[in-house]
Amino acid sequence: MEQDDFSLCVLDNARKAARAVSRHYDRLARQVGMTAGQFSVLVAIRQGREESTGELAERLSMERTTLVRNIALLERKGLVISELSRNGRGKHYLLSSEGARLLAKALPLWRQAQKEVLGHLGSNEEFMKAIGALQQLSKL
Amino acid sequence: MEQDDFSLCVLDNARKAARAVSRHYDRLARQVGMTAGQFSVLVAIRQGREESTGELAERLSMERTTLVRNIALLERKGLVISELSRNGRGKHYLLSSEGARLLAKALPLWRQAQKEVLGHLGSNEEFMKAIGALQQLSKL
DNA sequence: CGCTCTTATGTGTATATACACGCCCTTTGT
DNA sequence: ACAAAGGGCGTGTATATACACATAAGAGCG
Repeated sequence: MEQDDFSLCVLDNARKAARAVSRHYDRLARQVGMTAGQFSVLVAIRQGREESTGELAERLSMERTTLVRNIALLERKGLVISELSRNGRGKHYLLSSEGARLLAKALPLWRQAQKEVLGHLGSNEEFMKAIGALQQLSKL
Repeated sequence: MEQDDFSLCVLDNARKAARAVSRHYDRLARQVGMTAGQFSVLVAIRQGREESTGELAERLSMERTTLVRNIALLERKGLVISELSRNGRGKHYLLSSEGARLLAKALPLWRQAQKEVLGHLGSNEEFMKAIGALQQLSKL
């Protein structure tokens, strides 16, 4: 009966995994002048219509104020446009044409990164097991 | 044959999981005035003897320069002491008595956090599956 | 109408992360 | 011995993350 086996520390393992995965995707995202996290936000904005900042943050499981700054950066780069919602409450976001163009350019790199992770994990089954585990942990 | 299913994006899922897990452990670590990441580094320093910064970073799967700043912070807080290695090459680190005391105070909180994650995942089997997946991804 | 309550957004501050770069000291080749 | 090479360390800069707090504006009520 092990006590305090830090190799089983969920924090350590989750952060190590996120660092490794982020470096992996970042290497490719850099080729089109963005970070992997920025790619994620652009994808989320393209998918969702008329979402407030809070709703978008919820969907990304991200702290709202973190998202505010990430999007502010994307606006400064001219990739995202914000609009006040008609009912006066809140803002929502959409891609600029430049943003859409850059996202299209990044998509093949994303597919490559996904494929490389799949190769690393060995099989589709392992891949899905990993995704499932990450999704469970995200709901903590 | 799905193309571009972003719910299967490893980056998104890994980062979401790390954010959720970090928030979980951070809430407890704050009770003793540290962050969860600082706890990890303290544990690593306590375990390893005579490790250079680079070796420690390697073991933590962390960028060396990231670790440099994390440890500098811990030194300013008086929790860690650095020493030049005798052979002139490199430094190594050890806990101050204050650091050891604080780490001891944090350990029960860590055990609680681990137990809560186990509860969330439902079973020991699920827990080990998640750890295994994270460790695989860390080796990317 | 004005007061309060709720909801939504943004800022201050601290920490974490990593790439590019520079510095210093040791080792090695001649 | 000295110059070149390499390893190890820290800094400059940019981004990411989140808690505490501040701000603003619609909604409901007397």
